[in-house]
Amino acid sequence: MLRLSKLTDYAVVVLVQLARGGAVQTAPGIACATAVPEPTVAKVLKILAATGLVTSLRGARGGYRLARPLAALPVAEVIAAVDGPIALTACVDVSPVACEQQRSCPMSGRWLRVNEAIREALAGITLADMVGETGAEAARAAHPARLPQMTIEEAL
Amino acid sequence: MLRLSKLTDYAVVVLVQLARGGAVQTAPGIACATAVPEPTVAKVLKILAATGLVTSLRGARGGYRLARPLAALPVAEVIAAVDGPIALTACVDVSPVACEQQRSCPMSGRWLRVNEAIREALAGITLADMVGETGAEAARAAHPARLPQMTIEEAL
DNA sequence: ATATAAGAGGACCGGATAAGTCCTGATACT
DNA sequence: AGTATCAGGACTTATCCGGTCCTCTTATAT
Ligand code: SF4
Ligand code: SF4
Repeated sequence: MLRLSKLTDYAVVVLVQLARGGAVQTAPGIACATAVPEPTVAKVLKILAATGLVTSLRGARGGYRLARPLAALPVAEVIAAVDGPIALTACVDVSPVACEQQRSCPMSGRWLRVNEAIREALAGITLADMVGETGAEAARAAHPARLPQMTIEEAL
Repeated sequence: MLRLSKLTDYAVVVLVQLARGGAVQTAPGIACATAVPEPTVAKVLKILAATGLVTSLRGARGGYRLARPLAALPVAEVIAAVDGPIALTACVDVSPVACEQQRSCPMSGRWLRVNEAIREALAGITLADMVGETGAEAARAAHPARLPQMTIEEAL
């Protein structure tokens, strides 16, 4: 259903909790603050740390800290960090495994534009936009072309 | 990876083939024209017919025909037809199955904006935009705000 | 120095979901 | 009548994701 993975969803929740808690927080702490199972939180944090979205402090009194403020963290990056690069179809992906029909497919490469459109939409919304009301204007400012001309919203 | 299902991908391929072939075409015919396995093509066509994107003619000399020109067929509709409504997270979906953390989740409902952004991006691109060069301008016209301000394209 | 608290980095299993195949009917042309 | 074609499922298989756990390293505190 064009749904993003639960891990990604959790990643956002964790990041926001990390922001509102401030300072350094441990994985179990975040888990109990967000109602997300602790092992899963740990997993998410490790992924985020590996891609540099959060910084980790090891040892006693350790934990995690945001590497960047939420306002400088577009959703696209979180998704890319957890789920891998955004690639709607196989022929858009950079990975070696290409699509079977690559040859003799009239659509090969045609998805690029759609992919970019989504990537840009996702790059224009930061986590800060998602949490507060202040984000409403920010999102609108990033997309001034949100004119109600296309009314194909009944898309089932 | 925020990838759409293969069936959806095939659906687009089939629809385009249906357009360029013109007139009425049978499932096996489309299959051999697109290098997509025939049973799969049949399945896709049935789904598309059920949602009204193509019209079917039964009996001998029957087949499928486009219900609408490609120019009036946004990608969003194809995706919605095959994969179901676009719902990035569980709490955006209209289905009864809600997310576990719905309560006590600070993000509940916050995905709506992101979801809409994607839906609109997808609604603004028609299949006609994807196939021809003529589509390039059409897509650009639909999104005049594609200014290169956000340079977070290194999203892995 | 030792004990302890925390993350790093995998390996692992089970369940969900999608992909692909096939079968049995209904329908309309010839 | 006969045949070509779609309709609508049921079914099987493959793949991927979610979730759990184990062991090792690192750093603080006593
Ligand atoms: S080559 Fe064609 S069938 Fe393969 S992923 Fe690209 S668009 Fe889809
Ligand atoms: S944002 Fe929160 S409520 Fe919505 S699906 Fe994710 S965890 Fe569930």
